[in-house]
Amino acid sequence: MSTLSTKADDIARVLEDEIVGGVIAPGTVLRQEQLSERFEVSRTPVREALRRLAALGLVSFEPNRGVRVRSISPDELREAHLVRAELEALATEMATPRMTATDLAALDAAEQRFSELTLELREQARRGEARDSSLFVEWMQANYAFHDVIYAAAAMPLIERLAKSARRTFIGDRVWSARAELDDLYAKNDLQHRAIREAIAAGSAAGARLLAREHVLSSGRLIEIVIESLGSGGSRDPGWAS
Amino acid sequence: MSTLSTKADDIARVLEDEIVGGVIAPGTVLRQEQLSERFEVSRTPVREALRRLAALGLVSFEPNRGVRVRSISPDELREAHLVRAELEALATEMATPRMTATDLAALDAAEQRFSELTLELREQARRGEARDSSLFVEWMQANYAFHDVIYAAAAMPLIERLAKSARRTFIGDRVWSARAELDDLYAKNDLQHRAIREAIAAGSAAGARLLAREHVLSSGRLIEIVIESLGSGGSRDPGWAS
DNA sequence: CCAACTCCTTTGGGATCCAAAAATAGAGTT
DNA sequence: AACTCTATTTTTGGATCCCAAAGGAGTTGG
Repeated sequence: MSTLSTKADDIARVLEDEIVGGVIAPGTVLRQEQLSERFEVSRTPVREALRRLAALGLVSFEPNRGVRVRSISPDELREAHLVRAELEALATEMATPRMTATDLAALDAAEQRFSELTLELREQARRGEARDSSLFVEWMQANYAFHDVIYAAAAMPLIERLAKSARRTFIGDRVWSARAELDDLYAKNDLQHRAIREAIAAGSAAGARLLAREHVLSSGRLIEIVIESLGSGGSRDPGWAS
Repeated sequence: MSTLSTKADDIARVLEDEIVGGVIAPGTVLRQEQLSERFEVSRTPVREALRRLAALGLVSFEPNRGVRVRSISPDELREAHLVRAELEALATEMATPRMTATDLAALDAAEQRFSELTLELREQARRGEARDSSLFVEWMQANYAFHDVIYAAAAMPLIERLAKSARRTFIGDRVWSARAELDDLYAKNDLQHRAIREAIAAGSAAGARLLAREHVLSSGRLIEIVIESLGSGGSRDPGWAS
């Protein structure tokens, strides 16, 4: 076959994306036969892929009962943000003295795009429109893109791996209400990105570090609030079992 | 079979321990058939176990060529310590206000044991004896035990998982020279534990945090020096490939 | 309403088998 | 002897078939 990857790896990557991206909702049970049918392979590589996902913590194995997509409890979410705040702070600190002009330009572009999307999102919220989750996803990805530039410059693969694995969309098929009350939070997020960018440009590693930390923490609070306001909106899924 | 675990999981755990503990040297190629023979199972669960190890980063899959135990490059080692320093700092900060009297007693006991082993180690170095790697392993484990108390009190499972997965012994079958030049570094390590313990007892979260950070960083430097002095001592293994 | 006893689905795992890719050995050539 | 090119052996990735046992779900009897 292809010498670059095994089927198990391919399948794992696809499923990983789908889980992280919220295409597969938390709580879903993944049937081996079903997956092997979908990917047109036998159960063998499917199970290997599932093992991988389990090791990454995306899915939980319940012996003799199957695997189910893990959902994140509020506590886990909070902890994940605390961790990411520290890691991001470190990465940003290390990245600052290493940023080339090209890196800075890339950071700028990412910031620009994020800014635009933020504006759009706020606009939408102001108009009272809800449930355009695709815009939110785009916004989220633009956010990731900004941080990815920093990770790349930091040249710390371990941090990059950890931070990226912490990215979960928590969306599923839920409604992403672009509520007006969150307006200033969205705005704040954008401003923080700008501040980080400027601190990096100014060569202040310590400043960038602090800003990055605060940014992740406050964006964590934003997510928490959104989730919370979502929870009261009612969802028929079992919540965060296991 | 047992409803609590699958064979793949059992195998993965055993191998994980052996790799982390240095029983299986970095660079070793793991043959599927050989493993299935050893664990008296077929190749199927073995491969699932290997997938898990790969996802944990302990082993690298090279398609059609097999899996080999990853070895850590100096860069990776450095990064791992930087990361662990931040995580440990956070965990210690969070743990401080949550420490019960029981926790503190446990911390004390662990510190005590660590202190004794440190003394022994220094004694041995002073007498010029080398190559007692088992003592070093014990010392290392006592060190882990100390930190484990803190993790437990912090109640942050994610951090605990990450930090524990960063524990690699780098020993293999190499000689752990208890060199006299390292004497003050060993001593420093012990003193730092004591300082952390006291900061926690005093309820100073910020102080404990700083101390924990410094401790991990300086112990990282210790490891680096040991590794370095080991490298010049000559080792016939391929080094840190991949 | 609850317990026991079916039946069905799905999983964990073994056994065989095969194609393809690596590694290895063996030429044969210069 | 050094170098290529081919043939043979390992070993992996994967398919297929198989089976025991665990968990449910439904059914019946109390």
